[in-house]
Amino acid sequence: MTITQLQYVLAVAEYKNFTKAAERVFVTQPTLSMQVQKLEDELGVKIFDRSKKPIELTEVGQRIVDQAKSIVNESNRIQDIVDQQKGFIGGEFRLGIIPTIMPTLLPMFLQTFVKKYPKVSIKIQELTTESILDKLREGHLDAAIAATPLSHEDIVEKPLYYEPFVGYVAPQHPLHHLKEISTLELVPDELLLLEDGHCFTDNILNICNTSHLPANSGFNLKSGSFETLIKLADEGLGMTLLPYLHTLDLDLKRKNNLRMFAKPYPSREVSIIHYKSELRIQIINKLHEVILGIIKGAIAFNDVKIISPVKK
Amino acid sequence: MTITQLQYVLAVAEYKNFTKAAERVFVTQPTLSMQVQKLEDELGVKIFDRSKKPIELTEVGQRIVDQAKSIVNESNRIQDIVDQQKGFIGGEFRLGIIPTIMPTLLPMFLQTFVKKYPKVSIKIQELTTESILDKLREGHLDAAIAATPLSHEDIVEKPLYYEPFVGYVAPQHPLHHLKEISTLELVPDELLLLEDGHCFTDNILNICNTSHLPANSGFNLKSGSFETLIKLADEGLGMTLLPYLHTLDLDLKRKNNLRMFAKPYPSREVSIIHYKSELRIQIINKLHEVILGIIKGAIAFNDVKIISPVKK
DNA sequence: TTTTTGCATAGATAATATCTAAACAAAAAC
DNA sequence: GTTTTTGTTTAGATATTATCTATGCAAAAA
Repeated sequence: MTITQLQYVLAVAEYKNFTKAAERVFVTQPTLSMQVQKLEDELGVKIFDRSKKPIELTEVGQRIVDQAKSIVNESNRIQDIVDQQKGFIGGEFRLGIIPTIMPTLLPMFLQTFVKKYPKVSIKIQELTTESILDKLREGHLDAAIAATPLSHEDIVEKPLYYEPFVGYVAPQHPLHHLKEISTLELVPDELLLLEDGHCFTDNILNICNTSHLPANSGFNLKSGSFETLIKLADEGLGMTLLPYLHTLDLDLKRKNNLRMFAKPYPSREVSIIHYKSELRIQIINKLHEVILGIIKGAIAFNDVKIISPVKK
Repeated sequence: MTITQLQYVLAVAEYKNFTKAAERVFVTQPTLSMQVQKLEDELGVKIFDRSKKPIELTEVGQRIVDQAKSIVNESNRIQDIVDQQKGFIGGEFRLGIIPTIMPTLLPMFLQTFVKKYPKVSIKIQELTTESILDKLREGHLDAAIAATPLSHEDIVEKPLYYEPFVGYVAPQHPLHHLKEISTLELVPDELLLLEDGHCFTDNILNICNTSHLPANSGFNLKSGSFETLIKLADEGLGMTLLPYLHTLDLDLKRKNNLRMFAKPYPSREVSIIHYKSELRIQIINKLHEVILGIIKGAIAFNDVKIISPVKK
């Protein structure tokens, strides 16, 4: 049994297709086929049920794949150990960011980071929280930035900052005349929220002290971008909530529709998260450091009271 | 990087000697030498400092070895998974037992076990608790039977039974006239105990409510066998404590020197223990089952009140 | 010094991972 | 109901590499 064979098995398990898996691991399909067979022969069990289309894992196959993931993961950490010893911070680093954080946070730290660690080739993907979790577990991402807490026991969360929500209330809305809104005044069913999977939704719902999902009333809409939400609010379809950083580039007219919340400000926790295996942990830590530093700067520049960086 | 290379590294790390390590892994010394070098080249670091005699691990080397242990361990579990699937209970199984449990417990279950699982080739070693822990961690033992609790976080303990202690008090001893002894009457410094590493010692000391080791008074002796302790007690050098099962084969004259303790009986917990990785867990569970069954039988045969089997 | 111990190197050999080409099986398309 | 397509296995050739024996070499022990 070799680590290579296990990697081949993982590739097939993932793509459910020998040909595609072979491409992924940069060998020809017969090579991959033979190595998988060899491992199956050695163990004396079939890992894949090739009679099904697409290929399925057998019962043992699934357990072997789970174990193989662990082995391959642990193997990769050897290189990490060496890199750490050498003080080498480099290589490809895959970072996921949820859409509602991407446009505001990324421009703040990206340049600083690539300048400071030029050997790191950072690949950024905009992904929903759900697919971020999948990809972290599958090893397709090294880390991600998302709204937390997610409370997944295999995912480690390292908070970066707390970003308050600001209410966006169009003139025709009953709450428009208020100077400050209390969280208690919010009616979940009448809020315009982002679509599922952006995690922002769950976060708002927590604020409203509802553990249930909002009922499917005519007013409850879910959109993919804040721009849409704002326009819907302008049309009088309800109020919405915006993360503070997003309110900075609104035009003057719309800024008049913003309403702060009464203390304590409802806010979302934004964290850098990674799989518990701590693969590439040096780079993750450096990224954490850089972002924390940037956030501290951003506060001084904007409004000290709004974004609270995490104390170290 | 291959699993084989990691195994070679582990062998060298253990023996601190390429030649001996080569024997252990059944290859010639040059083969092992080259593979270790190859891995070092691939990683770009030296794992071993060959200038020292005997060879030493470098700083990274130590970390790599730790990681390699984890990888090799996880790799071995693949075969376990397959065996479990096939319902195959077999192969070499290495069990350690501490000296004070060996002579009484082993004859009770060994025959039943080998009869029930003929494909398991069980290799039993009498070892001190300390070396059992080392060997479980090093992977040189699959499981062991010892007095617990040991409270090592990487070792899992599965209790088998509770065996009470009986006092052995020679006629010239002040406590000889008592019918029952209270634990409070014991003076740790005047007890005759087994030598260190048999774990029995720690167990008795716990009973006496002393967390400190006994002072080195003239009376404090430590022996390796109960036979010696009994003879020393006969000579009037103090009293000793015997596990219940050991008192069964004493001659009549000596049985008169036995004194039960007042309730609650001081007792030792005897457990089957294994490394947290759960390697060969099927066989461990079967062994656990067999011993539990035997113990239940033994109670009926002897004295129901004395040995309490663990409730399932 | 001489001997011993112990790892590294060199060249030969056996094992094996990978490749290309072809066969084969089962869906999908016509 | 063929034909085409898709996708896997098998076969034979080739390149890689793990291992072996024999030897060299350095440091410690005698």
